[in-house]
Amino acid sequence: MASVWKRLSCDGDVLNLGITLVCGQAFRWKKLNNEEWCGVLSGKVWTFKQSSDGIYYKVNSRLSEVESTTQNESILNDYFQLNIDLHHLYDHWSSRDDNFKQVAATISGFRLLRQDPVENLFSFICSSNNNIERISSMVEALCVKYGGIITEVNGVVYHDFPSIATLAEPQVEQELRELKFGYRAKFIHETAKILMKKCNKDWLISLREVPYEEAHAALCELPGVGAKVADCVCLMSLDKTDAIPVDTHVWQISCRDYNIPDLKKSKSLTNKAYKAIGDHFRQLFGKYAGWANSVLFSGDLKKFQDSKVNYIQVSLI
DNA sequence: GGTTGACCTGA
DNA sequence: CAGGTCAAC
Repeated sequence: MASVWKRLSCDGDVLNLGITLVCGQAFRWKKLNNEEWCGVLSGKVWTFKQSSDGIYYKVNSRLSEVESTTQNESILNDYFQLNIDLHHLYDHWSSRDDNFKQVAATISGFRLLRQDPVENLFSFICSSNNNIERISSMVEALCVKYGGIITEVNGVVYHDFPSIATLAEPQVEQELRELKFGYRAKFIHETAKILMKKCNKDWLISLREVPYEEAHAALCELPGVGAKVADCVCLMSLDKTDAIPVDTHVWQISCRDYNIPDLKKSKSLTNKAYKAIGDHFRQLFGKYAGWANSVLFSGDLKKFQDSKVNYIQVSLI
């Protein structure tokens, strides 16, 4: 479909695309140039551009599909969770924590995306003991191998994320081994098979309606899903805004910068330490603690160091 | 219960 | 080692 730029009015400090799309919560957004990002959402190909007067977007869909601006804006409002008042939350978190206040000054407009639980879950099964660059290429490989074609934009073919049913097919584990997924090949295949038994993706979606602890425990039953991955899924696609994923990085910074009882005693990230960190930040930041924590730690992500340096350099000139 | 090492791969 | 998970002490 031919597409034109449409404007979604919101300021940069309400939604900062550069930080939000590239911080490691979702792995399929590609930066086209300094201002534009492109990727797949809700079965369509979207191109975004950040401007001083809002976000501009273009949509490319399957040939048969008819575009509705109302519907597209609804998709974006849901995905970017624009109904959530970020200013109010930043103010609240800043009032609770001086360290947050400092970090927040360099990271405005960061939002959690409301992702599709299927893509979110399988992407983070890939994340264990892995780096963001390879996670991204593995997710891309899953889509190209098993996802349906959406359309072609500027010579690039875009695919949907594969269905659970496709990932549950018998040959998948071996094929993923051949695609260099390593031990994650088995986790993906086994988890897909279990989800098929649990009424496909409806079971995952239904976890949006249950309390955090229950959703977290249910996810941890899946192969390849431990406390950290389960918290990522809870936070990023199941509406658990106070879920705190604790990776090695969060653990180290927590030990260094925050005085959390019992934490300094353990030499490694034990279950006890894991829970102590989550509980500490939940008590500190409240209902949206998962969001606050993401702001706090995405700023230190290696991927961001470059853009931060650039920012400083630009301001010096 | 907490600790330890293996597990795939690639930079 | 990299944004972990699992199983065996």
